[in-house]
Amino acid sequence: MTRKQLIMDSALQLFAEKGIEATSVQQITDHCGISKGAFYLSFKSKDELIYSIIEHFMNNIIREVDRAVKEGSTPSEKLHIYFVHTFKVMSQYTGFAEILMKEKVSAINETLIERIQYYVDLAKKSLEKLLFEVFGDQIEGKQYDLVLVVNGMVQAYLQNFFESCKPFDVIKLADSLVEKTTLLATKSEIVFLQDSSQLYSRIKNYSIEHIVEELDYLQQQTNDRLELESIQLLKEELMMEMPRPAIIVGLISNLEKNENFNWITIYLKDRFN
Amino acid sequence: MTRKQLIMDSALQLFAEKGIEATSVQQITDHCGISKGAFYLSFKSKDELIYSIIEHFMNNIIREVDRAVKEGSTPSEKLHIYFVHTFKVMSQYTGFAEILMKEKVSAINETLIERIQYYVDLAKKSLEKLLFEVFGDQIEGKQYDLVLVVNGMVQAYLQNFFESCKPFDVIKLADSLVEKTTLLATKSEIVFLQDSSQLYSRIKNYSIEHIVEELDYLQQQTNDRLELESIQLLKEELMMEMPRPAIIVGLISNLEKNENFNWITIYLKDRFN
DNA sequence: TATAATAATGACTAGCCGGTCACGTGTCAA
DNA sequence: TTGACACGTGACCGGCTAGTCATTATTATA
Repeated sequence: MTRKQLIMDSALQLFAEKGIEATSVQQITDHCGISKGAFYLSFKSKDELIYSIIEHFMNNIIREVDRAVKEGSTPSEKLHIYFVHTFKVMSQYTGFAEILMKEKVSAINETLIERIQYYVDLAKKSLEKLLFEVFGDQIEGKQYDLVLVVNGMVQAYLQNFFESCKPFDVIKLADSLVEKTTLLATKSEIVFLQDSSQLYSRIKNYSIEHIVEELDYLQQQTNDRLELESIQLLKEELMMEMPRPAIIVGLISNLEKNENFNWITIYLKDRFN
Repeated sequence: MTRKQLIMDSALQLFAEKGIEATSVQQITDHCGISKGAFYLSFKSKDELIYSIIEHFMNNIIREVDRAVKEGSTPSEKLHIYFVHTFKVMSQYTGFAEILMKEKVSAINETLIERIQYYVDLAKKSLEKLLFEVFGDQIEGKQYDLVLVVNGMVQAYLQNFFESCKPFDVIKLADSLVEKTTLLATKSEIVFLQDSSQLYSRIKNYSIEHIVEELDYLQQQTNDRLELESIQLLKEELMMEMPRPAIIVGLISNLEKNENFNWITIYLKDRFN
């Protein structure tokens, strides 16, 4: 295990126990038996550590649920898998999930919150797509309401899970959620959220300039030649008047192996696909 | 306005903006133009301030929704009122609601979290009672699931509200939630939460000794003769082998005017009624 | 083995925090 | 006018923090 991973592991554990703000860098370094100086050889600041943890786990969570869902053969099986794996992944990453539940927004740095929010929005997007696969056009117009409500139910059960700390019959919970979702999708008629902008607060706000800036930053994080070239070409393509989706999506696939790039690959894929 | 209220007002504002942990006592006193010393004439510590804010608003929120619901004539009207007033009260106490949403659990003192959790459980109890009024015995067995899910939906809409910061058509939202709740209450069959202890994490844990201790503490907070006597008698009654509910409920009504006593009056009323 | 290069250390800085307390300041009754 | 008293102040304390950097330890190279 690299020192970076070691630190992230220890930090995650302590953050989950006592909260991010309340855990000092000294405590983290004591916990993994290195010096304070060594910490700052791996991370520029405490914020960068938090940022890395968020990136790492958010990426994995979304990825793993997505991958599992893809393996379902029928749409309704996919919905079931979605619920099962959401809970499985969350209980696999207990430490991080606890931070997400407990810490929520608040104290921590504003840009970190934005990043979390952004991932939450991405997850909602995935759910929206899935719900259309399962229920088709009958949910047209009420999809935003549905996403919000289903997400809310999942959140509620997750919170309950982390408070009770007891083993969970995930299959039964998924059965129950599939039934509830189906009821709401097929029988409800009064819609509250009409507009996608009401549901997705952050996802649309990234300008091309912002993305290019982000790519500039990411370019400094890698030494891989293929990746460096891909980022360069991606920037050039994005700044053209009519970026060609095929090229963008193609270049993105060159970056998917490196998890540092994940959020931006997910974002660009969604935007140009 | 008393100095105490002045401080609580300023603090609430700053807490909502920047988070509880991130707001220093100095900033609070600067904001309301008093000295740091004066702060500690009103509150023993920063924690006591936070505690007071939680007590004050939690009490008011539960009370106001309860009062509004009682004025509904039919059960289904009551459900509608419940949703409407939950959102109205929350947007009336924007500052506090934001703290509740953002801060959630974490960083702050453990006993404060417990107290919030406790109020949340009380609110769930109220909702459970209401759902039985509306849907009768057909929800027997699935009431815990229902409470969790309905609560989750409300939470989700609240969060959405505080993120978007746009005006809300509360009536329409309530219509939508009544429909959704009705669907789930009447049509769902697969139940996940079977047991009340799975839903209410904290509410059952208060021993008589704990309550008597709390009353001892509260006794020092008042000078009113009726209140002092009532607390004394309440303590004696509670320590008897078979406390008589009628006497307890009667004594409680003597304490309801003073908001300091609220959480314990709500608790005892629920327990002995 | 000697030297250069790299990795790791922990004492240290500057700054913020909650909380205290000796010291004004203003207001009464004597 | 004097003294007693309560109210209010802000400099100060001890303790904590994130982050730095001169020093030391370790490894690689010649």
